[in-house]
Amino acid sequence: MQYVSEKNLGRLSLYRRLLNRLQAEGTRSIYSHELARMAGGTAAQVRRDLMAVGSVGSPKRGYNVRELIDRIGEFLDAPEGEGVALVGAGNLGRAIMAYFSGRRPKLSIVAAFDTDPSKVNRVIHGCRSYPVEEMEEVVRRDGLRVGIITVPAKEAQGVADMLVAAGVRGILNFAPTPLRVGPDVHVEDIDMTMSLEKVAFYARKHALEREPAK
Amino acid sequence: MQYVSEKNLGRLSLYRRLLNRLQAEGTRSIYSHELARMAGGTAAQVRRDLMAVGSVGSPKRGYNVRELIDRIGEFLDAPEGEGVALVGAGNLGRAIMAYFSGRRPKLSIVAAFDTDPSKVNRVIHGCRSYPVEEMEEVVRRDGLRVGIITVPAKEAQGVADMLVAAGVRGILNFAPTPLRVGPDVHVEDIDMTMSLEKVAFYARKHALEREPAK
DNA sequence: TAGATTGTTAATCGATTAACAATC
DNA sequence: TAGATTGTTAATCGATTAACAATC
Repeated sequence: MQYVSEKNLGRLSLYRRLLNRLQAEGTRSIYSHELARMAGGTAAQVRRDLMAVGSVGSPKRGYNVRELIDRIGEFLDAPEGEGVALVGAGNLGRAIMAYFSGRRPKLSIVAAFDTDPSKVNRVIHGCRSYPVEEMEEVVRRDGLRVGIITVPAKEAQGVADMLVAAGVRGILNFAPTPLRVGPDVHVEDIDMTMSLEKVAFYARKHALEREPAK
Repeated sequence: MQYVSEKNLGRLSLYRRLLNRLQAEGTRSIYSHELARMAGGTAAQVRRDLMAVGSVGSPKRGYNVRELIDRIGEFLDAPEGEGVALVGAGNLGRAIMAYFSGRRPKLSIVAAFDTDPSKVNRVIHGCRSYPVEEMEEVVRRDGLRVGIITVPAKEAQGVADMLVAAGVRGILNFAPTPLRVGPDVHVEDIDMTMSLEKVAFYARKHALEREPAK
């Protein structure tokens, strides 16, 4: 299995989703250019990405959909499944719990934490919530290696430190602030404010180009 | 004003937020390496990014915080402000409305749309909600150029087409599917499933490296 | 002045794209 | 076979990093 970059990895995740839809529709095989068209990339890129997971296509029939799904799964998924801890059961946190609820059996949020007494010791979207004081204990007990942070920016670094101390090695960070973690922890940021500002910038640019009246 | 890449743009957005915090704390000036440390980048990169918005620093005092905030604002923001339309007032959509509510006066969600009769003609987190049938009319009337899509994957493309037809030129897409739009429309994807799968992959990798028992 | 930082150019790096022999 | 696609290498592209004269 060769080196796979972070961008490769993201695209593999996308391909799998597209392939799952195709399989549900009864499609058995697919060519690189077809998958590229669906994913919004080039055929060469798709071939290179698929090569990385050891897939085998044939010039005549392209790639077997089921086999591709299996290969990507072997590469991406933990065979035994992966439990996720979510910290911050506010509006965004609860929406994310709802979003991931039942979507992937091998990757599901199994515990939520909050400081607000009204939000803990309950079941939210099928997930048990605990006071933050119990975080280290629960994360250790359940062997959770993945965390999601949906607390305000000011609290995010402290939460990250607690998660890492409890054994978490990957964090999906929704707090609009950079996190400092060690080299053995991976952080993925989802910065909605940054994304919206970028979109607004380009929207304005496109609108101005359209009517070049000065 | 020189060329600014998409990554540059995102970092400028982050710098501004960090600078706003510094200003609130009373900091007047800052060196590139200090800002780099906060943002998680290199000093040279910060200098190059700031150069792009025409900032002027001095070897003695570094950059003036207030001036930087102004320059980045002139570059990123629409002077008259920008209204945003959100389509899909489900769990995620409402959480996003709450998230952006009052956060940026110049970039705020001013209208939400949904097909569910129980979710329309109301005020959610300070934002009026309408039935989708009124989307084109409202978007045109208010001159909205930015849209946020938080509907299920199957409906996303149709919603995108409607938004673009009504005049939207930038879309923040939370639906886990690629959108096809013309070259004069910018799409930014926030794919939470992809991000979580990437985090899980690296978390597993780090955990396995830690205990190389085979 | 001496020393640290800025603005800017050159060198490096990595990912994407193009190209093409091998294959069905 | 002829034709389209795959697997894989070489060329291109763009962003990051390093370097350094100019500046305070």
